[in-house]
Amino acid sequence: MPELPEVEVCRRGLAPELVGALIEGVDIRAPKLRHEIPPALRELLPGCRVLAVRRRGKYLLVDCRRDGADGVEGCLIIHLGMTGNLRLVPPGTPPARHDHVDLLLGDCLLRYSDPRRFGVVLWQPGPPAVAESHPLLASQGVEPLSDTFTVDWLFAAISKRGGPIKPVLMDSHLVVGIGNIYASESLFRAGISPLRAANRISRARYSVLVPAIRETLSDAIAAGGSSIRDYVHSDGGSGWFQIQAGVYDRAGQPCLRCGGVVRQVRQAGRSTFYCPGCQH
DNA sequence: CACGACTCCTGCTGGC
DNA sequence: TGCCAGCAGGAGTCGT
Repeated sequence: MPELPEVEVCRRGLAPELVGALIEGVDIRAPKLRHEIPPALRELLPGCRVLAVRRRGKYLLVDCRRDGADGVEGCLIIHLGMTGNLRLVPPGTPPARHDHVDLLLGDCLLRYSDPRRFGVVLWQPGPPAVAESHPLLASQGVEPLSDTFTVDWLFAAISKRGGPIKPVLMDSHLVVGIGNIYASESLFRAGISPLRAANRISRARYSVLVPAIRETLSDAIAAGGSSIRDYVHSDGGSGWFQIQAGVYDRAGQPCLRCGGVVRQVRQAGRSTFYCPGCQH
């Protein structure tokens, strides 16, 4: 389940292989994921070179340009949804059931696979700066690993939020990249109950939460970073790397910090895990 | 505006 | 052993 760290690791793994590469062909085998995959990609992408591989929230942005009279310029917007992944495989590797899109890069194939098809593959024409004006990206919130994500900012932004803190942290229009797993883990690290109303948490406690979020995400990136090469080049295996979860998916098991029992509740339709002993 | 419910989809798990 | 209900979840959209 890709959250910000997984997408960032994916980006770091792909960038060295993709930047400068010439796109020779495109194979689209699924008509739609969450949205229709633009059929025009078949004409637009061949002949383009990859200029950069960026990340905005959980979206990957692949800037492309084809020089010449018909100069094509645009950005491939990719979201991995719940179960998506991007891998580099040898050309000619037969596609499996959920391998929906291939980009032929000459000496390798960039393959997008997504069993549940919650992902996104879209195209935003124009120079790289324009990509972020795409409706899906324009409404994205603050990057939690950027300098903008400060205690003051979060404390102010959250002042109107009377609901429980955990779903608020997962609101990508506020802060991007914090999904269900890292929301639970960050709150555990900070010792804050996921049930507590966001605007009933003191500034002092946000000064603990902000670095807890940063560290949770950074640690996960570091954990994944050690296996980037294997990940990007692997053509098998299910998965995303794991962080050592303190509470996530540990309902009924002893809390690693206090020995209490980890509890599971539902918030906004999602499972939340926390330790009632450590988190208040 | 804030917030929860619903929705998309498929694969895995657990209960009988 | 097999079947099926239920769950998993990112995030847009809609209704309250």
